[in-house]
Amino acid sequence: MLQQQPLTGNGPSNGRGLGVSGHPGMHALNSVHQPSQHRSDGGESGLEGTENGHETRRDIGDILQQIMTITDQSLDEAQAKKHALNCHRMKPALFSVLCEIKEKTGLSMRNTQEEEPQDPQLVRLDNMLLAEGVAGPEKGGGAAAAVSAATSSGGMSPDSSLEHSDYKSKLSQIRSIYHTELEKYEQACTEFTTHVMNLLREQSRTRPVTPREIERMVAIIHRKFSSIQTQLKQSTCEAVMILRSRFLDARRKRRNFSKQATEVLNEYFYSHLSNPYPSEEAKEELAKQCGITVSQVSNWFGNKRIRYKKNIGKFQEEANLYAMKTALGARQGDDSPHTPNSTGTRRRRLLLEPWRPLSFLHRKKSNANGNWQGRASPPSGTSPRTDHSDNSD
DNA sequence: TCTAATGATTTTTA
DNA sequence: TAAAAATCATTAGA
Repeated sequence: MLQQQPLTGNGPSNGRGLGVSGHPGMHALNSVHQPSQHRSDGGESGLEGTENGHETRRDIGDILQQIMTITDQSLDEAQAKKHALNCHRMKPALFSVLCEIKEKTGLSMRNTQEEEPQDPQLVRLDNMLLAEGVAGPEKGGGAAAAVSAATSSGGMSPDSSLEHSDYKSKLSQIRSIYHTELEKYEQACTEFTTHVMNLLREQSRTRPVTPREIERMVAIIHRKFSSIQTQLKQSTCEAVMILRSRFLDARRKRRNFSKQATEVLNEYFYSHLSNPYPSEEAKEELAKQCGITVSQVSNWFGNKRIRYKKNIGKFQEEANLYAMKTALGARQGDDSPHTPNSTGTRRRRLLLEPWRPLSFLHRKKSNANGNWQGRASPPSGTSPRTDHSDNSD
């Protein structure tokens, strides 16, 4: 991504030996303009004691002085001074030393903050978007998952293909928005990074900016942009969740049962009015006959019991109607005990005895208010076809 | 548009 | 834990 190119003609000093100010890097400074390190006088070591050395030291002193005072000058003056310094023969060496000093002081402290572990929340969001089919290859996995979930919970009607395609189109809408936004962020991030890099490279001409520093800056920018991306991912996840909940919320997709199914259920209910609690087997049988799920049968009976109990009078007519039907069916059943019903499956043999609307009131299981508060479950194994005990009491 | 009916869900109860 | 009870959300008919 970022190439480690030396910003100046000289690389950093090798850091060996102590020079002026005790900094190892100054050795480089000394050596640059003193190709010959012979000390013919054999007196003071290093630069001191030589004419050349004195000159160089004055040079460095001058440069440092100029740098120190550059901020006190006017812009024009500083600009001119900057140019002069840039062209100074000592500039590359001085620059590398300053870079080194900077690296070894303030910047080295930041090293510990780098290499943050991957944000677990971001990982979670990524996984979710992938599972929902928003991120990654487009294949409608999320939609399929939602559909299968709905089907397994008994909330999907067979004519759900329309809703399914609706869900898919909405999901792909979310997907396209997500990808557009993501692309925008990535582009902005790249543009901004390039801009900052260019700026720093430009600045490196006048102040000590190392390639490593630029790299760090790039990492900081990427972190900032990635937090924006996290927000985008989060809001996308929320949108998918809302879409999913709407799609899966069966209450919004409620369809009335067919007339035939309601009849089958009512027949069972009124012919078992004394104990309208179908067993699991009975529920399965009813579910099969009605083309609904077992849980829907349970719901139906739950609703029916409570609504019947709350307003017996209102259901009187309906109850009488089914009692007639039951009686009629039973009479026919005398000739042929297992006459196939209208759905083509065999109907249970119904009872001859006329229906007694409030018979359950006199049962032990029920209380005086006419409810089935005893909550006696029907004996296990009873089914619409096998339970003949009801209506006879 | 209003309202009763109805299927589903949630909370409470025994 | 299943059923009762309360509630929600939608459908269908006037």
